[in-house]
Amino acid sequence: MPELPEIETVKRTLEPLICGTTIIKSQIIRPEIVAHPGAAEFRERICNQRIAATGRRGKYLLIHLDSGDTLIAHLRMTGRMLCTPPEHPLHPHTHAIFTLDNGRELRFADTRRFGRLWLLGAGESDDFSGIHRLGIEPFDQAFGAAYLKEKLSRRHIAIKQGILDQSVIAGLGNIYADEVLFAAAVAPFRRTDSMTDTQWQSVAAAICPILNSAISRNGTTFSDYLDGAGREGENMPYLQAYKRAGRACNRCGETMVRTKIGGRSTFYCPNCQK
DNA sequence: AGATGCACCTGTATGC
DNA sequence: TGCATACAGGTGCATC
Repeated sequence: MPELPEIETVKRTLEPLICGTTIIKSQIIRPEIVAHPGAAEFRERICNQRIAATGRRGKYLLIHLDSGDTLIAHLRMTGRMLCTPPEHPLHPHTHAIFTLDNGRELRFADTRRFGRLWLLGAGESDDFSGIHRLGIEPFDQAFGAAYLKEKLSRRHIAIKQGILDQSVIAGLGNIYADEVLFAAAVAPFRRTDSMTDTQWQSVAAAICPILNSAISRNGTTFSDYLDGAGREGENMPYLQAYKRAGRACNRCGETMVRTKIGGRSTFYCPNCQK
């Protein structure tokens, strides 16, 4: 599922449902989805903690607790974190349930079981979740064409792989990488060491508008993704590149093409993306 | 060091 | 119908 716009939507939709509540019971149904600390310690330590705020870093969802502990979640491909009334039917791959003192449940479900949870203590250094390796947030003021060029222009990789590299820029995934390169009119296989300054400008300038318009539509759902309240995203019909192979390019009319870059399905216009 | 490919899982779609 | 294969929003690790 979830790239930056989807996690941001989960963060925003969970916020009013869980902030200020206390976790009065926690069940870990599948211990292996807890990456740190051990599942038993995780379950015990999170109990009786009050939820202070929700946050996001790259594609990581953060739930800050009053004690200074942070519940970190990564939903990977098919994960969901949602707050529901307890009578709501259980997703068949529900791996953790946190009962809140407002009568609702915060549930983590993930069909493919790639998703992970971490509980980080106040002041504990995080060398394991992957957050420490993340690059800049796209909405950071320091992000721009100069940053991207500096980080990528000496590497010999396709630009699509460059903007998918979470240690360069945090939050883009397979859908929005294709959308960004379509908007920038840059071919996804263009090598980062052959990009012009104009192309660096176009790519950098496309990123925030693409992410913001997806956020404004609550993200993109094509199969599994739901927000924190269990609603689908509405951005799918607005995609210009992803999944559009065989259809006319919305800019020039040429037939859109699908290929593979770095093992990932990639959609682009062979005429107007250079 | 940097680039590439595969492993981790389950579910769905497609073709024979 | 049954079976084999390919593919899916992500990341980490082994290997060259």
